[in-house]
Amino acid sequence: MILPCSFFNRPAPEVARALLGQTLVRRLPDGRRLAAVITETEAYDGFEDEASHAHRGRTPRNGVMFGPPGRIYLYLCYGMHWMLNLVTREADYPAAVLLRGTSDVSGPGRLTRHFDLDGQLNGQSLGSASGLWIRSAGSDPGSRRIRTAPRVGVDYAGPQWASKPWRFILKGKRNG
DNA sequence: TGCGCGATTCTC
DNA sequence: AGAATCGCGCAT
Repeated sequence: MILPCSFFNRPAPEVARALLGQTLVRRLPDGRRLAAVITETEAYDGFEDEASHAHRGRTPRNGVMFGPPGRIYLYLCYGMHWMLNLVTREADYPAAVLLRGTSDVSGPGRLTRHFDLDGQLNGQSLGSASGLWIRSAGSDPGSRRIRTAPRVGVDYAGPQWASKPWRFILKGKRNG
């Protein structure tokens, strides 16, 4: 079953955790399909989250984070890597989940390269029209198969936010 | 209008 | 350890 946008209408850490074990599916322009199990995610939630792009308010770049749940937020990092995020929570509340890894790719930049994703899909919704969606596994991986960790590369945020365990990793899946 | 830097990755 | 590489966000 394909996850509906309503699946994303809840706090980002909750969605980040719930996405583990689900399958990311990509329909390429030439019709080919790529699919891989999501193994690593990170949550960014709210204005107060100092690690979030939205912490200093709405800007042209982060505007998609303020959109309705299930939107695709793609931004360029370090001038060369696209980061894939899925918007969570209701409209006007900025929150998103960064996809950091799947069963056959490690790292958010390599993930988007593998799935042929760039700014073209920024702002679109998950689904057939965009050619990107999530297929549900049906069963939830038990908490024993999930570990949490601080988010990567967010030392610029205050210690309270930099140390939050909002990175979620599925154990026992090949990562890379 | 200019400048520092980043939710990274690859090579040396 | 350092480079690659560029748009964004804030300061001027």
